[in-house]
Amino acid sequence: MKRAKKQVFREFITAKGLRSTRQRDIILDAFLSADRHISIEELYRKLRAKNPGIGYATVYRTLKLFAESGIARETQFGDGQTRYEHVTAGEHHDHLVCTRCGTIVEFENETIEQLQADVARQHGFRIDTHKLELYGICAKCQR
Amino acid sequence: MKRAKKQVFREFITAKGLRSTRQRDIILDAFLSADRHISIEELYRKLRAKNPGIGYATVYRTLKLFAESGIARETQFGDGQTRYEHVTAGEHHDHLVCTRCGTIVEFENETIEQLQADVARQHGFRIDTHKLELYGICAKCQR
DNA sequence: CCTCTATTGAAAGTAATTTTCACTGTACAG
DNA sequence: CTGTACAGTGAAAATTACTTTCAATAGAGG
Ligand SMILES: [Mn+2]
Ligand SMILES: [Mn+2]
Ligand SMILES: [Zn+2]
Ligand SMILES: [Zn+2]
Repeated sequence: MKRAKKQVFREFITAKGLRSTRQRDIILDAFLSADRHISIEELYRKLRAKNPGIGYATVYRTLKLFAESGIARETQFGDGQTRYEHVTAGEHHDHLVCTRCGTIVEFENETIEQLQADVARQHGFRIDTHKLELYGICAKCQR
Repeated sequence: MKRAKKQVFREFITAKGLRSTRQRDIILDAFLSADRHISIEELYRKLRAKNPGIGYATVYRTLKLFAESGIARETQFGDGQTRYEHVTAGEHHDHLVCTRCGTIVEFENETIEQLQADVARQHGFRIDTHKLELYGICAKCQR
């Protein structure tokens, strides 16, 4: 899975005429072994522990590349920071977000997806993406 | 409807021990007669035409109060600017957003709402709010 | 090796929003 | 009606998250 994503990114790099660099390898490793919804700040701190030399701007730039290559997706959960999550080709999911502890749970619901498509059709829209997030308090925080 | 919202805001102001000011009245009038999904920048420009004295910070502060009082809702449609939309008590809707021309269409779908509640229940979440936005190209822009 | 450029880190720049602060104005007590 | 306390205001500075600039560096192919 990690291997597959590394492969996808490598091919993306090549196809685009970009270069494989030490920094990109390090950031990719850190990203793939990090939480599924990580902020740049968090990833940066994680990286710096082992690799002091790496610049903030490089992390920003590299995560954009991950998104472009299809191995990551940018998300905004309303806390002011962009998060990047792991994406596996052909998969899609939405999110439950705990506004107390920040826990993010992923879910898939084909019926909802279908109804969204219906709504779009009724209004003549051609949908490219959508965002469905349910915000509340998770089971643990309710206790 | 406008009258009702003005009343709601007036009561909110009183209940909170805040003060009714010329600026708040002007901003409220402008907001209520503006587009249903207006950015602060847009509202500010609209205001300034008739009321030069009003400060940027006051518009920001006042719109937050509108949201707190329940007559407005903050929304983020991914264009980098916060928009405030009119809210009528007891009503809820979601959005279709045209990524080409910026058109925003509102819709309600009780079945989707129900399924969302089911998903939350399955995961033990107590949901406070949710966000469902469908992004794509509107009928007009497709032509 | 060499050369052509893509890439990098640090610092400066942006854009949206928030905070600070000295002054002003509202509302209620007297 | 005042007088006052303190909420509210505008302008400017600050903050935050992110992006761009730029001089130096380093992949990749020849
Ligand atoms: Mn996810
Ligand atoms: Mn709306
Ligand atoms: Zn929680
Ligand atoms: Zn359109």
